[in-house]
Amino acid sequence: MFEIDPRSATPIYEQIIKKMKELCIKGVLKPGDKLPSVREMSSMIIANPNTVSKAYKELEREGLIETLRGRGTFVSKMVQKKLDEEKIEIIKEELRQIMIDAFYAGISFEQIYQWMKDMNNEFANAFHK
Amino acid sequence: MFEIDPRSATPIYEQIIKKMKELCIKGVLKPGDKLPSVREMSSMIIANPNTVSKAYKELEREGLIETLRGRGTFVSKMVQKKLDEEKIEIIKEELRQIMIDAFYAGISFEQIYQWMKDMNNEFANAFHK
Amino acid sequence: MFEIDPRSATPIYEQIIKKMKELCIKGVLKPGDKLPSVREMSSMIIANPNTVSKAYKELEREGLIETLRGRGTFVSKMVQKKLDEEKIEIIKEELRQIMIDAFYAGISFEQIYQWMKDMNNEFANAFHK
Amino acid sequence: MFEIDPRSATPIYEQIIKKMKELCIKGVLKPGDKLPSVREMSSMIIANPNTVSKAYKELEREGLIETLRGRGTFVSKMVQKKLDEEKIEIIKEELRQIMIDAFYAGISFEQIYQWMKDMNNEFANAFHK
DNA sequence: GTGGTCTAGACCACC
DNA sequence: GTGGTCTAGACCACA
Repeated sequence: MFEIDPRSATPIYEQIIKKMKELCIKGVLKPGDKLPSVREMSSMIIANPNTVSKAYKELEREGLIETLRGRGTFVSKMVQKKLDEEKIEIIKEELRQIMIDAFYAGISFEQIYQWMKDMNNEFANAFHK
Repeated sequence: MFEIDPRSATPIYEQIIKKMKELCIKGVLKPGDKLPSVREMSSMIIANPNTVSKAYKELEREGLIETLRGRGTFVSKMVQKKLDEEKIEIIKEELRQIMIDAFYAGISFEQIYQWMKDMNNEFANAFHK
Repeated sequence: MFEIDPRSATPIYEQIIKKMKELCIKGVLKPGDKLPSVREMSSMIIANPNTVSKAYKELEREGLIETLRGRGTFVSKMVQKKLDEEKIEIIKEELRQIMIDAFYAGISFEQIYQWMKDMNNEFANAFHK
Repeated sequence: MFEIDPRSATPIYEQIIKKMKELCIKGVLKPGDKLPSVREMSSMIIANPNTVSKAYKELEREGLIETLRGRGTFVSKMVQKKLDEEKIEIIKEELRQIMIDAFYAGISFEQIYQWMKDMNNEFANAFHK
């Protein structure tokens, strides 16, 4: 399904969240699709079940997935996209840091813009609606 | 000089690093400028000298500043800017995450691009050279 | 595991780094081996956990070890061994100083060469490959 | 005469000592030669007179130079070369560290040996007597 | 005055 | 359990 890097500085549960979001945005995972159970997932990516559970709980809290008692976990149909001012400020601040890091890494403005366009394509042009 | 948020999830020493980079890229701090001493800075931002020291050490490792024994710490000339493939991949991956988060926060592609242009201006058009 | 001299002029954290490198090069520590935890090591060598942590961090930065979140620290596979020009110059300069000091200490050229060969044997002929 | 690097991790006074020893061993400075005064030297290499003084004192303690009251400082005629067991052990230990660092930097055994021979030539074959 | 090292002890996130 | 961060306070070498 995807791979996680236990050596990475970002926590494993966060890596799972990110990967799941990516799969959803790319359309690999569609609304209504059933996710692997916590146990299945934990053996697939070689992680502690508690860690997977934590990721699923957070994804559920964010509304991306839903748990149906006894049936399993599914990709949620409702894509909320609430405009949370606080969240937007955080993202803007993160973007600022990326720009600064990119400058020090010698990356050009155009390169970043190109990457963004590529990613938008990759995401099936999820933006622009 | 700048402010630190001790409640933030990002460690104080990282906040210092980010702020310093920003001051440098904006031209507020110029090559050769003397930084506040570890003790001065620690009292300015109300943090432990060790925490400031950790930030300074990391900035030195990255080549942004240099310390002259017994004299203090100074903004370096930054001759490097070597293209580190690994670093570039990390930045690209971070950008990807930003894009994903932005999508879920309901931010438009154009909005992100506008922010990028604004930041480039703010950074005295450090890019493009 | 090894001993540290708290009276030595070389910092404890550097002594740890050196000893660990030596254990690795001698084959006592093999890739994948788990290192003592920071707390274990600190009680073993009677030093502060922070000091051990500093040594581990530096070893990780150099790529000799890697930490798996919440699981511990392990000897890494060491795929790198990239030829860093700057690093090589530093080593050459250090060698020059050794030669000068050896001359003033009355040590012969042959003696140094013999020591080098002995060490190479001790290191399981790590060189020459 | 020579240059010192205020950014280096090795103290300035030690850098001076090393450079002086190197000049002596290379034959640039010969027994009886007059050294620049502390003030001259400090302005030449842009360092604090106290720092130069500290270096001169240490060199005098080691017997490499001599101060004649009111006349100045001169390269000493007596090259002692006392076989100090403790000093020899220290040098051997330093050599061991160099070998370890060289291994991790990917430098070959032959390369080190070649450097040693080159340096010996540079030192006017000071060794081999 | 400067930064570098170390200790003791605390709290936290992650697994 | 693991390592990561932070504080308070100490001592030292260097310039």
